[in-house]
Amino acid sequence: MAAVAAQRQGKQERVYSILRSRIVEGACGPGHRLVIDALARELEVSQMPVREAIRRLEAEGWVLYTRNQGAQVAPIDAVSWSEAMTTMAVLEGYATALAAPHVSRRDLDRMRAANRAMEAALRELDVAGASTHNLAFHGVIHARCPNAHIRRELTSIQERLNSLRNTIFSYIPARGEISVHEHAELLAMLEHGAEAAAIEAFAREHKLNTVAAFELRRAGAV
Amino acid sequence: MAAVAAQRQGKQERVYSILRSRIVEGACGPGHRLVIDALARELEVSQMPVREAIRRLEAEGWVLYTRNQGAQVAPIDAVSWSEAMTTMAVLEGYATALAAPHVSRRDLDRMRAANRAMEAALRELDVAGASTHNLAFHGVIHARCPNAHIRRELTSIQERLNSLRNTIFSYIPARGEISVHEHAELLAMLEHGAEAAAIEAFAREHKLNTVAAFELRRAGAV
DNA sequence: ACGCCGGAAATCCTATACGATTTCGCGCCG
DNA sequence: CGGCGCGAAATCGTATAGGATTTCCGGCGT
Repeated sequence: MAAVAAQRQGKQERVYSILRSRIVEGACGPGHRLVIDALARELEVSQMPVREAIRRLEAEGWVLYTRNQGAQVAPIDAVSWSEAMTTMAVLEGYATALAAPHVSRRDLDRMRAANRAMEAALRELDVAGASTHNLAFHGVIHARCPNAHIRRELTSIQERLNSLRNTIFSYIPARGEISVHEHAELLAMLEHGAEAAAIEAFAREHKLNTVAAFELRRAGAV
Repeated sequence: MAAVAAQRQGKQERVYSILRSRIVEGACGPGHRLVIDALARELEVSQMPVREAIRRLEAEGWVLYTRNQGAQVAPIDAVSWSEAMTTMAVLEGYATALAAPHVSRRDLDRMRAANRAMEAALRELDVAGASTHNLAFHGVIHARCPNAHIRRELTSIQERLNSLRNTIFSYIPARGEISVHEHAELLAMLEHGAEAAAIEAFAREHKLNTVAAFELRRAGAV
């Protein structure tokens, strides 16, 4: 839990972290109402820090807010997940192409390690671990993207998606192994200095494939 | 001024609208401090609505906030403009390709009208008008993008860029005419049902060209 | 039995007050 | 004359209180 971190940072920060982690970790499901008074009593602060924390969560899309009615945890349905993931595919594709020239040999090593770790986790059916290593793999590239604005957008979308990543990954188990192979291929492209357009197309497809697999599985499940 | 609109919407909304329009219209330049007490007295409300309005502006990136120090209008330098514009190019390219099949004949008419109006405005050296019609042109496409997440991202970035659009347009005057031609070409592609990839590439380049022109001009001006 | 209405409870919104933190200027010392 | 420390002013952060709005439930009429 990262909820303990905020101490010399004001109550509002503390409340924000707590509520955020609760939402991300799924402690309170979609539609759950966030009542200011109740939270204030529970967290032993006044209503205002809670209020501001909730407004921040609203601005970042974690909760829906209605005037004179309060906030409730934003429902993340399958459609909005696909849409966010698609957006990410487009941006990450471009970001990967931009980052390619700035990826060092050390970076490649880190990515290879992450990919191996992901493969190992998959063999042990450790979905959460695999997901973490997957994030680490792409995180290396993100960090090398020279466009700060895209970096921010990527992390923002990523955080929102994270609240469901374990669910998704276990929903389409076969996708994990394919991802590992695609990662390897991407590594090769980066190492051999492939064309930017090719890198972008591949990185984009890599993520779009996940979306497609998810939607296929979902259509079948209905 | 859209500042009058908020009446039965709570003071906090009203304050938010006022401050936002001030920033967007450049009434208070970058670095300008937003002092809560002063604004509260000026707008005849207590400090709390002002406080929340400022936090909202912070979450949306309009102001920078430092704890125990207050907020100041976020400076929008040339680099961050280019970065945001580049992000927009990537997203809008994809959005245009996605929207293509959903663009009706009436939509095409609207776009043609907007492009003609833009051309006319340019002939009269009406930079602001040309910029507005340019927005209208792309707005038609945005509205037809089936991915709601991308639509939100686009409008969000667009709003941020708008605070400088007049400045930029007058900074690279020759770009306007070229834009009109590119718009016409894009219209042709949409009308003849060009491939998605081609549409995306062209729409992206259309915006990236603007970035390139701006950076070229800037490099020359230094 | 069903729908409408009024009041009470819950919750949110705003105002005011006070404590905490930072910043700036003044005086002091080297 | 310049650097340093201290104190006051400015500003922010949090708490508490009361007014406003919404929601919910029980009673009444049809």
